[in-house]
Amino acid sequence: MTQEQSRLDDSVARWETQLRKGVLELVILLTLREREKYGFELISGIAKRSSLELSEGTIYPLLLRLAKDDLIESRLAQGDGGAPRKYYSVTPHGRRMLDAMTAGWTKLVASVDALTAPETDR
Amino acid sequence: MTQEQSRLDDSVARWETQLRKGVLELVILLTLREREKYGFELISGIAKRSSLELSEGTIYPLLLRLAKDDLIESRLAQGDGGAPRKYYSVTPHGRRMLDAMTAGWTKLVASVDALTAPETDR
DNA sequence: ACCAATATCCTTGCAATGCAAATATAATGG
DNA sequence: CCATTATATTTGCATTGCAAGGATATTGGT
Repeated sequence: MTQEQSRLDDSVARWETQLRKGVLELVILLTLREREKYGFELISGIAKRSSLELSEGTIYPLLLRLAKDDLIESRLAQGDGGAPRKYYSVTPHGRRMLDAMTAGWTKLVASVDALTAPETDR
Repeated sequence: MTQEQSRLDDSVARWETQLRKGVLELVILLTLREREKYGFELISGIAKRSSLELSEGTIYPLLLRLAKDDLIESRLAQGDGGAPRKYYSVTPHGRRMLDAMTAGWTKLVASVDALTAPETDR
């Protein structure tokens, strides 16, 4: 039983990894929307405000990609102890993208909701 | 402007493709939950009940994978004209997985909701 | 008998993402 | 000077969605 259970847990974990694809970009833009933040601040802030746990290996490639696509931009600044921080903020283009992504997300949530409800007769 | 707009649209389309990853497995299991259905019926039924448009190239590999993982099973039956239909239904293991996936989905939606709300002071 | 149309299903290959693991850089304190 | 802490980067793999093309079975027209 324990083994079956752990196999199920592994499957769910793999699936949840897939489920996050795309969502994380939206999450980053949402989180940067109000004010600039640096990488570690993003990780801890998102963990505190939601049940999402991002790791560095996840967030830094993501931030680089968002910057390359001109959705966010960065500036370097000294922190207190440790390597200099890189503060990221949303560009105007990023805000337009954020609006489109929010719409797409809302539509997807509505679709799953509709399919969760009992099927109507035919 | 038109060119900028179409570039944005392309980006959004690519992103929405990523956003669907994982969700489609949940959608299939949800749709098969009440009664067995065959591939084409799934595509048209999902399109009718939601705003999701799946294509054959999307759904068949997915169905094969779900069957290989023992989340669904299939039986062959004749339809009226055309190739024989393959009816898919959810296995007991698939129902357990569906429960876990529904929980994971709900948690994700709640997380995005929480990050959409204005940031509270610190 | 043949061919076209229709309904259904399958396969291959590519582009994109999340993430573990390892590495790099800078400041501080002992 | 070394260890620790805080922060950022890179590499490579597993997995997915999907376009494109093809395969299979039945029916109807000629």
